[in-house]
Amino acid sequence: MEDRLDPKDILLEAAGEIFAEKGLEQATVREICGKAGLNIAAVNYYFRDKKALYVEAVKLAHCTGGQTPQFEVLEGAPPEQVLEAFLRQMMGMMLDDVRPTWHLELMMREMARPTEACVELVRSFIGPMFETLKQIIRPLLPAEISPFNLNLHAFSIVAQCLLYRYHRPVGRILVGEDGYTTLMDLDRLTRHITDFSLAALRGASTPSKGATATQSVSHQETKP
Amino acid sequence: MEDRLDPKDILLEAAGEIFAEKGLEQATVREICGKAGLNIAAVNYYFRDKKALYVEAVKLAHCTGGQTPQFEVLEGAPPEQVLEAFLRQMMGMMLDDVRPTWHLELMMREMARPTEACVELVRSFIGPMFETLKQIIRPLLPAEISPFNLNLHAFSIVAQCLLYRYHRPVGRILVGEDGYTTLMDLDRLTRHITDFSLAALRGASTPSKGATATQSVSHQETKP
DNA sequence: ACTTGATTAAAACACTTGTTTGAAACGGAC
DNA sequence: GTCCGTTTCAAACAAGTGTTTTAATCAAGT
Repeated sequence: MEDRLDPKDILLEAAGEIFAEKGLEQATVREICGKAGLNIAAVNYYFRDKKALYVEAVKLAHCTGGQTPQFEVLEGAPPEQVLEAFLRQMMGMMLDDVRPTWHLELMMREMARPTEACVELVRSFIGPMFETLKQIIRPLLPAEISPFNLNLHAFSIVAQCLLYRYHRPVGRILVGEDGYTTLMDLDRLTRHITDFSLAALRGASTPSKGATATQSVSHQETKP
Repeated sequence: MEDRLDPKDILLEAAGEIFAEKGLEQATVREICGKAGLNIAAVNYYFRDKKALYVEAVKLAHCTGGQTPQFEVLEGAPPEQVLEAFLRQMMGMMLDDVRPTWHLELMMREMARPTEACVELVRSFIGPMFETLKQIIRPLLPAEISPFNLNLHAFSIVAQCLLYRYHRPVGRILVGEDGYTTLMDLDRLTRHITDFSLAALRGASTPSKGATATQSVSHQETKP
């Protein structure tokens, strides 16, 4: 840990790591202060209490860097290429190649089981990222698409990225230890998700003709 | 709660609900026994300790019902239709229309942050479901596809379903309260995920020709 | 009615938690 | 040096945790 800093920052950094690893209620202020090399009373001196420290840590997690909305730069490139670049950056985050490890982990925790810190997190990090993605895929979809369906398509894309972060352990059990290490490759995953999503977006060009070939017969229950 | 039952079952049922709601370490044996109408010592009398009770609750969650591998029945139908039926059932689970609420919630918790109970859960519930999906989409993909890429495609499909369960609160903040209630509709979501996935699978028919139009230029960093 | 085994109940135990307290140590200003 | 505000520390507090213990209760079996 970096010494010679504001003890408030040291405490915040240690808190971020522990909170990301164990969550708000599972982390203890003793462990946090121990890691920070400070006394137990520090958390109450610099912040009000444990929860305030947590909220501040989440805020720090999504305020540092701020590398989200810099995609409008390559607007000249074809949208397929922009999408691939976006997905590569996103998957880089999912695979922990970008930030200090605990930043994203803490944000993921907050997204899965939100506290009061979540609204600000979505407003300043998730939201802009989502809007960027929508702008990227917008020209790849038919012009008459509704904002509603645009949201659905964007959801389908980010969902694929999130899977490899949230369900790593299940995936490991599912495909085996060896097959899983070869699976978690940035280039491979980026390419697959890009191809899969691009094909889906192209297929959506005909909203009422080709797609949904089986929509009226599907209400039957599947009981043997 | 159903009375006149083996107190072991009553305890297990109450434990399932509380564990699903709060997780293993956040739930207290006092609250569980309180809900079950039993004494605190019951958890140590019928089960060994809290963790053993938890493992048993997870086992109960994925053993009751067992409605997973009944999809081979309608093998006569076209695979597109089978996929839609599968996705409808899966989304029904995600939207809490099928089982008693806590069963799936507990499994989701176990998948997100696995304990020792996860291996058995994957082996007897997640695994078969995943294999079923792979068999369904198998005829929709080119014959020469590798098991590896088949896994990737199946992952991309289940990922879309899981999103609407895991990130409900984020989605709510993202698209607004009103837009979100209209979003969480079983038919609408099933139709979208089916269309999106079918289009993607069709697009994968040309594994080296049309797809991945932008793969060599994408290594540039996106720094302004 | 008495005994025996299984079940339930209340209390206590040992431990950890977040938070608070009050005094000690520090660092400049005068 | 003396003073004073800021920062650190060790100790204690009250509340809550899982677990154990010990006695009470119950339901047959004889």
